[in-house]
Amino acid sequence: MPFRLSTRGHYAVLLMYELARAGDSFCSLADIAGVQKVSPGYLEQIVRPLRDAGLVESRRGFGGGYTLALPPSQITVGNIVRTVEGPVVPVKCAGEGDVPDECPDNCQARRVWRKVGEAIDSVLDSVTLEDLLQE
Amino acid sequence: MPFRLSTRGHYAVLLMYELARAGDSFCSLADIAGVQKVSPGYLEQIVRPLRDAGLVESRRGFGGGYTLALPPSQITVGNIVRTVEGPVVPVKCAGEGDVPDECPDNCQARRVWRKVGEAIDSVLDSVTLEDLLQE
DNA sequence: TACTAATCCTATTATTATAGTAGGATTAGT
DNA sequence: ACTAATCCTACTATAATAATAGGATTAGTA
Repeated sequence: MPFRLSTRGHYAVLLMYELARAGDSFCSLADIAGVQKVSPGYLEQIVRPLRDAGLVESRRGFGGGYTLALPPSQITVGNIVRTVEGPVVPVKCAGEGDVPDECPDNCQARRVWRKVGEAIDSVLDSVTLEDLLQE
Repeated sequence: MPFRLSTRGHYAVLLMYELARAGDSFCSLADIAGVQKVSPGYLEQIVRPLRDAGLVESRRGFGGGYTLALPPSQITVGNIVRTVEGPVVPVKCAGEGDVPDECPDNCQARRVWRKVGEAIDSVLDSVTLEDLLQE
């Protein structure tokens, strides 16, 4: 199936949604894993880039966990997905910089792939965590 | 990298573009593989669903090959991609029918994934082979 | 001070999907 | 007969995905 989002991006959004629900209080990955039925160890790998990007803050030790570093209205689904998965580029030759060798020279569809990427980003960036909370 | 199109869909569009360029004459996979530097054996697997779906016609034997079964203006990139790769469904729980077990229950983002799928289809369906020829 | 609950960090592994390859059977022009 | 093509099935190598395992560090609490 084309244009699939892996579980990494999927779970990252679930995780951030739970943090948004928790508000200012710190929330442990074990809690989130319990609610969403996902492996805590896997969530650890997913939350790291979000922390490094400054989207969440962490607190170690007893009573620790994670909380949003910004208000839910200032974090979009696009921010989350791109942070854990990288930029949305449907095919390599549609990305920035030189066209890789694997991509045939006369790829007339390159403009189409670029438009697809932009359309995806546009949808992802139009939805904030606050929007998700209000549903 | 999220929302990637595999080479199958990518090559299918290249292949159909070459058939469109060839017009009414039959074109062999070896020819196309030569132009696009892709394995002919792999193209065979890709062209089969296109033939089964009635998008191309084949002729066997000496001088045989493939040709478009419809005018280029009536074949969109979306037709091609969905035929070889299946429907555009970014995450499983955003598809038709019941939500699979793997998808957590409170996946508030499901509507977002659906909108992403629709946006992708919209772009893909807005471009025909004739559009590609005219670039 | 011990205990516990949490983040941190690295490495390993099982499963699946992708991207082919290989080999032969059939068909049809020359 | 020869050749060039589609047809068809099966196999395989590689890479990405989706985790798991095991321990080190940190910070509250009894």
